[in-house]
Parts: sequence; C-alpha cells; structure tokens
Amino acid sequence: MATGRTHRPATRSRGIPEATVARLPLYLRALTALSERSVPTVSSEELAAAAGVNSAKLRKDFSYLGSYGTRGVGYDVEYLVYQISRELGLTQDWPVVIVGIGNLGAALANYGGFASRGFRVAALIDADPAMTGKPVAGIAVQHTDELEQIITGNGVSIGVIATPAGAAQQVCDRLVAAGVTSILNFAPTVLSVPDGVDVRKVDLSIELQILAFHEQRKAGEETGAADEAASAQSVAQETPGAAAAAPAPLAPHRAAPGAGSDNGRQDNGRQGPDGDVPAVMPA
Amino acid sequence: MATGRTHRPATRSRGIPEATVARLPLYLRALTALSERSVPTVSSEELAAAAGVNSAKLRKDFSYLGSYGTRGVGYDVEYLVYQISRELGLTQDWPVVIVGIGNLGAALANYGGFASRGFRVAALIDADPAMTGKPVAGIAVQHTDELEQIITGNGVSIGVIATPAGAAQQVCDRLVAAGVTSILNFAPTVLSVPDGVDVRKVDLSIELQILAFHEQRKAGEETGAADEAASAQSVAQETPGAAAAAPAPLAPHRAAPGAGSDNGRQDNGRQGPDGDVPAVMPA
DNA sequence: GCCTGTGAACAGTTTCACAGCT
DNA sequence: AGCTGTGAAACTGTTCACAGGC
Repeated sequence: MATGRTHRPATRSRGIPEATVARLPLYLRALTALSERSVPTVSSEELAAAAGVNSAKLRKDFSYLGSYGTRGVGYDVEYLVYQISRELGLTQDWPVVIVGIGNLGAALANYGGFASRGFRVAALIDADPAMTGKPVAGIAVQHTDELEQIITGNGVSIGVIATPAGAAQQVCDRLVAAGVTSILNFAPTVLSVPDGVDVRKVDLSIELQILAFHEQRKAGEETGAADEAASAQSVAQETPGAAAAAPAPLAPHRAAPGAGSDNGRQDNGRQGPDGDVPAVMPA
Repeated sequence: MATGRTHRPATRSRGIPEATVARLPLYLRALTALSERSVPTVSSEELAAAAGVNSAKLRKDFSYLGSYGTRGVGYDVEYLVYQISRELGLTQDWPVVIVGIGNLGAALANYGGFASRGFRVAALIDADPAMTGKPVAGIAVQHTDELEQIITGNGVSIGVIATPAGAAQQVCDRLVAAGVTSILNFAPTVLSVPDGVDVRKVDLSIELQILAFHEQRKAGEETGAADEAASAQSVAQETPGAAAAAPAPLAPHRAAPGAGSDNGRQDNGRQGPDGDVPAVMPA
C-alpha cells in the first residue's frame, strides 16, 4: 500500500487540513458535473480548472485522502466522487432542521442543493403561530414548541438558524440542549455554544463589507493601471498560468484573482446585547 | 503577474492582511453594539470576547490599522468605530444591485444589515416579466433588459447574484461589462471574470458539507470522551484561556471551538457546463 | 499596575519542482 | 512521454511574551 508508511498518518483520522476540507465540496461539484457528462477520467489540470483552483493545490489536497489517481492518466471520476463523498460523510443521510421560516428560511428550504447531496430537510420550525401548518417547499411548518421533540425524534444533529439576530442565541441553546452538535448560523450574531459543538456562520453584511474594502482600494489606485493593476490590490495571484501567460484566445473572460483565507467558521465569544443588527427575515 | 511581484514590504504599511480585513466587520459590529450602550472605552480583552476572537489576534489586527488605543486604558469605542468604518470604506455609500429576486433575493433585499451600514439597494432585477414592477422591500423590481442602464446610471460597482446557477455566468458577464467590479455570488457555480474583478461566494451546500465532515468525525470518536474530546475533532483551539482553563463559573456555555481557514473568496476557473447544481430560487 | 503594540517563534497553507509510476 | 504524489521552500496567519507608555 502506498499508504505512505513511515510518518504521515495519511489515511488516519487526524489528518486532512481544514483548508483542504473546505475545498472538497468544490471538487465534488465539479466531479459530479463531469460524471453527468459521462467523462471517465480527468487530469488534475482539468479538474482544477473546473473547480477554480490550481492543479498543485488540488493534487496536494487529494494526497491527503490517499492515492486515488493513476500516474500518466489522471483520476477516475466515479471513483473520486465516491471517495470524496465518503470522506465528507455524504454517503449517509443527514437530517437537517431549519429554524426561522422567513424569506431566507424559505429560500433555504427550497434550495435544491440541500436535498441533492446527503441532506434531507427533516423539519421547518418557526415561532410564528400563523406559520404553523403552512407548507413551505412541500413541508408543513411546525411550531417552536415542538423543537426538542423534532430533534430527538428524528435524530437531527445539524441545525440551520435563519431567525432574526435577537432570537438566534435562544434557538441555538435549545437546539444544542436537544442534541444538535453542528449549527449553520445565518443570523448576524456571535453564538455561544459548549465545547464540541461546531458553528459555521454565513454573514451577508460581512461579505459585503469585505468587498467594499477591496472596492475602495481599487478606486484609490485607479491611476497607475497597466503595470500592476491586478497585483496592486493585494488580490494576489492564483492561476499563475492563466492569468500571467496565455492571452486566452477564445474565452471572453479570464480567471478571477483569488486571495485565500477567510473564515466561515465562527470562533468564540459572548455578545453583550441581543438584537443589534437588523434581522434577515420578518417573522 | 511575473512583473517582479510588487513588494509591499516597506515601512509604509499599505497592506492589511486579508485575514484581518475579514475580521474587521466583526469588530465593527461588536463596537457598534457597545457604542449604542454608550460604553466609552473597551480593553482588547473585552472587545475580543464580544467579537469572538482572542485578544492577541485583535491587538495584532488593530496594529495594522495604526495605534488607536491607549496603553493602560483600552480603545475609545467611537473613535475605533470611525477608523474601522473608514478603513472598510463604509463612510461612503455603496449602491448595490441584486439580480434574481426569488426567495433568496427577496431575503437579501429585506436584509436590514444591508442598508444600515454603507450599503444601499439601488435596484432589484429579475428576468421574469411577471416580477417587473412588483414591489419587494419597498423597491419595484426591474427587468433584466434594463440591467446595463441601471448599473451605469447609478454608478453601481457592487452586484449581488441570487439567480439560479444556470443564469449566473450570463448575469455576471453583463454586470461586469456594465462596470461592476465586485460581485457577491450566491449561485452554486464558479464564475469566470476578468482580472480586477473581485468575486466572493456564499455557498450553502458547501457550508453544510463542511459541517457534515466534522459531524461524521465526531460520531466516529464518540468513544474516548473526557480526555481530548474537543481537540480530537481537529476543531482545534481558539480562546486558549476560556476553553482550556477557567471553568467558566457563571456562563452557561463556553466558547465555540474555532478552526481557521476557509475561503469565501472564489478563485478561478471555467466551469464546463452551466447548470449542474439545482438553483436556490424559483424564478 | 494595567493594557497596548509588536518582534519573534510557531503553525498552517500554498507553491515549486521533480522523482517515480504507467 | 505524461501525469500523479510529495518533499522542501516560501508565504500567510496565529500565538507568545514582553517592552514600553499611561
């Protein structure tokens, strides 16, 4: 077994870097597309282009999973799809509850990508009695009172919070108390959870603010264009080949420059008040 | 490109690290909350707790902005709010257009955090003629045909794409051609854009898949609890003080473990087909 | 004494470049 | 010849620990 022998716990549980884990879904999506077109194999170069990363990074990432490619040939699409799915835990079905069925919650409930890959919306929960029983995305909304029962009854371990900021911590506490150990938080608040519970955060206004930062910077350097236009904004390099070399004969656009490192995972902390930032949804 | 690589080493601090930029909005939110409670100053320790990071990181982050604190005292809340706002470019108003007014687009349009800090929804655009003229969040939806005119007429440089995956690249191309240079993409696709255009991506299913990965890992190690429960899942450390030491006398929960490094910024690449993953919104 | 600001050590991630298999 | 897999180098980000001002 090429399972690197000496050091390197390669296939062992501790191993895959977070940065790599965060990219696996990207590869999986690209591979799924290839699979649907019945493409049998891909080279790291091709797959990397489809996923929007560079090939060295992709190969390194795959090397943490094991040696699933064939030198001189490339990777077997179907096999890789399976291996990555397994690694991500998508071969099993994850029941998910969405709490807070406003516009955002409804959008999430209707999100096809949800159901398509390992996730199943087990229940929609909202605090508004007027919503109870109303079907959203084919599922009847249930009242918050039944939250605990829904969680335990369905063995739910992943919860999505799409409530207003003011209600998020409370909902979070109840989810955790009922047994949820992974939370995807759309409310603009820092959630406090016990050790062992994972929180990932998606925050609209933060994303916009980061864009504004770069936008402002662009405006400020609108002067010396030609020379270092792209690199000046600290947007840095990626796709050294595409961006630097080839004039791209037919493609109308080129690669988006990428600068790594953001966080999507929440850290820690306790926010003082409750509702500081306006909420995403009505009720 | 290969143009030497514009070093920006100098004593002239023209380079705030991306990781720091990504946290500034977090600090800003915590500071705004303090400001509303008329708190005059905060220590790095307090502010860090409110923002969910550790104090050393926060101090380092602020050091890139300059020396805005007072030794022995802390930071002046109002002053810091101003400095960070300025750094992020929020002292000016950014007109934003949202393309794709389905559930998600509507949720974004209604998002209060949008308007509250520097961003103004200049227009809502949808390809469905049935939507045209309908008011969403108090703004009449306009048809895609007017996209270019809206962008140039309002000097819009930031666009939000909330369309189905299949339409995203097309919309993106038109936005860019019309002058947009920053895009927040909610469609599950890799967008290709020319150099100089920033793309940030928010992808629901990716976030869920990352959670599933950790969740799976937790299940697999449900055995040896006590000893290294938290660290075993590679969720790593953050808040060394809180998580490792102090038994937290009164707080009901503790810090959420944080592992850094994700990406929210898209990289590069050209996707082969168009609509592989189901879209977020109906039409 | 308290708390900021920061150099220096450390850790994680990306890129390079090439050995090695097919 | 072509392409993967991977050490090693380069780089980015985080943590430590303490000098230095209040």
